[in-house]
Amino acid sequence: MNRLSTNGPFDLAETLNSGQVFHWDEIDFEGHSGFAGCIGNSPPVFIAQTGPEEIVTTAETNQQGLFAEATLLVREQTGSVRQTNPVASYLGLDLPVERIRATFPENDEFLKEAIHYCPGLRMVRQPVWECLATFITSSLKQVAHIRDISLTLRRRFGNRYEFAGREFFSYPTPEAIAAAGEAELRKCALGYRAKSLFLTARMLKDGEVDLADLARLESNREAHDFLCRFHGVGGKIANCVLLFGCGRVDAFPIDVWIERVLRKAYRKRLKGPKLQAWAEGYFGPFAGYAQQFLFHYARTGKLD
DNA sequence: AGCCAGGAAAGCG
DNA sequence: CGCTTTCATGGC
Repeated sequence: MNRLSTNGPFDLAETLNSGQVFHWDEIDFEGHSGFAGCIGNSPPVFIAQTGPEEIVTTAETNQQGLFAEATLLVREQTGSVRQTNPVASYLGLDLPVERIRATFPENDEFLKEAIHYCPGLRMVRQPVWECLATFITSSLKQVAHIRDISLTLRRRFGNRYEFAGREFFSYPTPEAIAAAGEAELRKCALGYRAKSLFLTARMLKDGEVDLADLARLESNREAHDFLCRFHGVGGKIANCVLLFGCGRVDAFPIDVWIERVLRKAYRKRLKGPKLQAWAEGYFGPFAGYAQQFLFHYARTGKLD
């Protein structure tokens, strides 16, 4: 088992259960209580928290052929592959937590409260495709149901693995989703989202669009517009993908919870693009990180 | 039973 | 353009 420092306060369980990812299973493994799941198409890994700033994982650092997706992601974002553990990259352990918090607006007592509620919350960095696909299936759904949909799609169209006496499934590739067809996807309780997921998968399978191009786009605006070309992707989901999949921590998704927070705690009556613009300006270069504290606090803590 | 859920596309005026 | 309706499904 590989021992990793988390580089600041970290809470594994809250991070994996804060609505950024929807497929990690709590299991016991080699005397540790932790989480197991797939990252991209690689075999499942196990992660457990062993201290306030320490985790252990079965994932090995920078091993050739392991976690091609995670390695590619790091290369795209940093221009080089550092000696990094794919799990550390996935969990955003390289983000400078203290420096990020220093950029948040001063005298914002509500945000301070939200951070104090769960200081170990991090932004994950998922493989872009599974992030995009999962959030396409998330529209107008509750977190628990998004989880169900993810599992159903994985079971039916993903790769099956065995680990610790259980079975795990990778997220199906665009090819697998496209091959399944819209009708089969509908049987996974997707409803009207089946069409969007199918069309998006087909565009990628046909090479009409390449998600690897996303990392090369300089501005958030360009990347945002790039994602909005997919059926079923509007402003909110595009921002989720930028934030949870592309490591663009300035992206600020506004969902019903965040809108509620901005209305109640910040007394903002603005709507749509105006509210979006205000939030991005107010919370600053790491607005997305602030958003995650607010979202988690509002959803699991006490709002109003 | 009725309402709401991490919205977006299509259809209006 | 900006506003309204429609789209499936499950949980409470």
